[in-house]
Amino acid sequence: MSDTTLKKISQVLGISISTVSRALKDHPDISAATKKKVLELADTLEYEPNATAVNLRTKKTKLFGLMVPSVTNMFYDSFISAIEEESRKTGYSLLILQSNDNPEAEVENLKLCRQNRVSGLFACYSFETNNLAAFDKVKAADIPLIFFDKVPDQTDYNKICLADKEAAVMAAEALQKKNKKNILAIFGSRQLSITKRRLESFTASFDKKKNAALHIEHAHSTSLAEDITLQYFQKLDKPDAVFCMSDEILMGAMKSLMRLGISIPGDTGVIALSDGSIPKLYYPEIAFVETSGYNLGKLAFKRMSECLNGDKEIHEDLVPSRLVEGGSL
Amino acid sequence: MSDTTLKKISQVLGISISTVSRALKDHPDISAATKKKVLELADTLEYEPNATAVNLRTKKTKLFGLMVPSVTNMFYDSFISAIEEESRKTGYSLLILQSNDNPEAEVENLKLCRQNRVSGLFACYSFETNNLAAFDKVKAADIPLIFFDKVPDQTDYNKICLADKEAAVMAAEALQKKNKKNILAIFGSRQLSITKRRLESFTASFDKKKNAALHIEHAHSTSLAEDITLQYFQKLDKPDAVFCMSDEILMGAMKSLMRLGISIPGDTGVIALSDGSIPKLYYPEIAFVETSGYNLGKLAFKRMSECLNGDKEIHEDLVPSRLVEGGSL
DNA sequence: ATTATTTTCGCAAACGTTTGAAGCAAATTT
DNA sequence: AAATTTGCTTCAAACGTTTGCGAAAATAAT
Repeated sequence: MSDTTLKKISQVLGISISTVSRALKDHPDISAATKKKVLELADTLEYEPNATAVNLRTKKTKLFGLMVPSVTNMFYDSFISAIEEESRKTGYSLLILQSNDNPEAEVENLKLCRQNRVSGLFACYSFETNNLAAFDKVKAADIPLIFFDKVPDQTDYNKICLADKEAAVMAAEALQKKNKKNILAIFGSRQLSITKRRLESFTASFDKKKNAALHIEHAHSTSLAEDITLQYFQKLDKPDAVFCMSDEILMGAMKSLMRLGISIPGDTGVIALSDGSIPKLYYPEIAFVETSGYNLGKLAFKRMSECLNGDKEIHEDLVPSRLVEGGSL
Repeated sequence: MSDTTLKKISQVLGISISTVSRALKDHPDISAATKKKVLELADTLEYEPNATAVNLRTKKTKLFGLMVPSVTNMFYDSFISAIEEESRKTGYSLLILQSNDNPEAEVENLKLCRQNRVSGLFACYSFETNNLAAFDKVKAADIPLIFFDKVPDQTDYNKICLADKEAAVMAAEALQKKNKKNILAIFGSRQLSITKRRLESFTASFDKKKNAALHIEHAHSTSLAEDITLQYFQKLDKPDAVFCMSDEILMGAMKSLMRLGISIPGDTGVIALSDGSIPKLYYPEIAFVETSGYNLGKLAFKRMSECLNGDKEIHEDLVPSRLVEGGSL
């Protein structure tokens, strides 16, 4: 039974509850003899401290909230994975919440976080929401809030982002180094700030003198990326390289390339921004600039720890990228 | 501030705590007038009930534990996603735990579940653990336990599994219908019961008279599946079909097929057991027998609800499969 | 006007911990 | 021998709710 409480132990042993409590946490006040007795009984009775009682008494919970748009997304998975690892190390548990890019679910989730008195919250900024009020409520409740990946523009929030600009530049440079002249570049939804950043620095870093043709397209879904790619490679003047801003886009593009029997890197080169799991599915493996959800998670957690230690400053941190060659360029 | 409590509201309004509590939950004892007052003040003070206090008092938590080997796995993701959706609908939250196939992390996680007094636990049986003692502890604590996907052999646990046998048979029949005669069939780790079930019914359902050659192989990882496939397709007598027991295996097999330029379905057919996300990456899309983590999750949650409603019976439920044609056979 | 009934509310205990302060022996110092 | 210290233990309050029960006030029935 898990209905073993301090009280029960104390009654069996004929000592007070407080003594039991202190004995269990190895308090110096308690004699070795009683400590031993208590520990042993607690063991045989399979005592487990009641977390809710502890939380209530100490006004702290060893609990983090973590809200993602969707859990069925490799990027967020690896983020979650990183947070979970670190959380467990430090004795915290994770409350996972999905917003499904749905504003109502989002405020519902945030309410849950407040009710559960989470010690901190990692959240993604669902772009359908231009309503930060619900987030401000958690801030007002003194819950450290860290936005990751998709973050609001406002400056008064902690943010951990991928080094989008840097990554886009690395991809652009890799393409130029290979002397690509006719590039299909597929980006995500226009309204995402992440798209804007990547798009800007990508285009900007092309050397005008080398006048490569850049075909900029936007796809908000895998299948749209597939269509776009199909279209471009059915033309006579086929691109000699494809740049994909994300895994979702890469998946679509690759499907069309496979369909048309385009050989990589013979007929065309491919490079993507990705965390790597998708690029490694293909042969040759697709070159990618790593945008690691895992590293993002590690950094976010680090920032959270600092916040928990009383750091009230507002930071915006970036996770560095690196180019992973894959034989596709 | 989230430090608004019933007490505070009661003081401001000059009424008792219990009245406030009852007013907030629309108790018939309370007059409409005071209800209105209370509701309004609670609103402006942004009152949120303290979940830990509620839990302590009611001895219930609106919290489920969910332990998976790893969160970076599309199958488990869709499972998690399903559970999360249903949980939120019913006002529950989700504690996510990763075991990483590590027995120590597993017992640690189970302890966390007990300490947090979760109302129920969904768990995967990490095959490295032949130690069910930790699970028995949560059962002893009267926490409904539902194993999913990988489950122990013992009969005294609730289990929700994929209809492995059925699925394997469907795949075998699909292969025979296409008259495949030289089949490479790659299965997962031998020690997994899931492998045993799939392997048995797969082989058994082949019609002996048609004497198709079956090459049974085992791969516990993607890269091993890749190697095996490479090996078989470098022979003169190439298989005319590949069967992959899981997504991990499919990914490896496909990589080698791409590498060798084997055309699908021209040179060889491919079929897999999968939840579908991976097969849809390729062109043509790979035929698969659906083993949906999402449906598994929905069913597991249904079972959990029953348990919570006092159903003490032990069930073993199966999620039905269906064949999804994909142009790869 | 008295009793009975309903409506509305408050008291107080309980859930299982933690923790400052106080109690009380025995041991040590003056 | 009195005073102080030390070592161990207990008391009691508090965290924020929920809830059975009783009480007062308002309404209805006699």
